[in-house]
Amino acid sequence: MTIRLVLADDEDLIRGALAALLGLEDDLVVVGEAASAAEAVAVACAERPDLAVLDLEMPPGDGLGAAAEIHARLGVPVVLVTRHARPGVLRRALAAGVRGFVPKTTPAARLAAIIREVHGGRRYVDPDIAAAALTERPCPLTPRELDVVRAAARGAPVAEIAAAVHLAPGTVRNYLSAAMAKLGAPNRQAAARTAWEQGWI
Amino acid sequence: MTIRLVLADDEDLIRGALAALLGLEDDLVVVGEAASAAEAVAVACAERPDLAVLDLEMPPGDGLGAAAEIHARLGVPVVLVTRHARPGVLRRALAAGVRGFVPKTTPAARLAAIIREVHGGRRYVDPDIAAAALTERPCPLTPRELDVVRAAARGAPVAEIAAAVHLAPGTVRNYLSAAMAKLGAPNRQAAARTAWEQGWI
DNA sequence: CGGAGCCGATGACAGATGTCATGGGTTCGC
DNA sequence: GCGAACCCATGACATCTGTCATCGGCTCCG
Repeated sequence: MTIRLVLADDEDLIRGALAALLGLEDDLVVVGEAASAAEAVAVACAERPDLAVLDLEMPPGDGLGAAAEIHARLGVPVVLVTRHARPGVLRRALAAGVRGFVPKTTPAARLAAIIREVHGGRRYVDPDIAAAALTERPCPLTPRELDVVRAAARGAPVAEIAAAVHLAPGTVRNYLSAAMAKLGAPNRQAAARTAWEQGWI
Repeated sequence: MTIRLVLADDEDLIRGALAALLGLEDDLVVVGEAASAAEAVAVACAERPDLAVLDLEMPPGDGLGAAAEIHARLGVPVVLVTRHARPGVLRRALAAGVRGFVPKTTPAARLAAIIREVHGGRRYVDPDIAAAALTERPCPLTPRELDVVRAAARGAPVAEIAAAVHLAPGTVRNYLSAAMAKLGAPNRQAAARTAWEQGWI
């Protein structure tokens, strides 16, 4: 009884290495590979695997949408692999139906076991991130504040942010000010950094 | 005739996957693994491998120092693997004696061949990065300007930067202004981003 | 209904930031 | 010796940013 896998990661070297790692297991076989979120969905539809292993960071866009789509349309369980394991992202991943959440700090030897567990109907979530997600304060920012902070993340001036979010410059500064106060950040860069680290943006 | 390798990457999953990938080759054997730059040097000294494969991004510090040390002290050729292949970093890597420079966008199947080439005394440099490095403008920033831009990269206020670099606040602003003018950046965040993307900081 | 919270905006103000001119110090190469 | 380039600093100025008070409109809940 082999488990048929689809594997997606935008970095060829990593994807190939993971394929080699999983190929060492007698009961795992990689039947399809993809280098982007869109391609991952297409390959999954074509191959109808028993399980999909997706990297979360696959520009453009993230693997979360692909994970949700693969789970919703095909009923295929998804294991997400991520470099930056942020609490908020775990929350959204679980909401999207993801069955496994594995940071890249996980020992390589455990990945196959995790895949078997998820294939067997169980879930796997990295204990550290789970703890962080359970103890975290919920995001204190309003949707609009999140928009503005997101737009401010690249260090753009207020006028640019205002244009991007279709708001008056003064309103943007108000939202930024509110977000900085809520996050205890001295400036918008720090606020954006904090929000990102928590997985809120 | 097998090639004995030491492999270093801070992410366990990636390191293990790369080990699996390389282990598929009959003539390659991974004799030591490390999860940090310092550990990489120690393991290399203990194992005296034929070649070392190091990830460039290994906080704290980067793999460049470890690569230079392994090359200088042991005469072991080093292949650097990196996620963000920036022209300036390639320049510094070659100056440090690195023999192979491989971005993670390289197809996995080629890594073994690259290792054999480097072990055979040749060099390997990713063609795209090499082209970028050859056509790039040289860094226009003075050493002091680089210091200040580096300190400004995290979005710290001027006073903090001044304290970190032991300069008067006004001087910091002058350096930042000069750097922004040279890089064509509208503010210091953009300047820091540009400098980073070019591999100058 | 009334309050609370979010949304969008304005105006005023202090402080931070970016620009410019200018100065004196050093080192280096011609 | 002289100019060029870098280093460090100051002062003045315009702009940007962050804070605060205040406004009206909206929705949702008790």
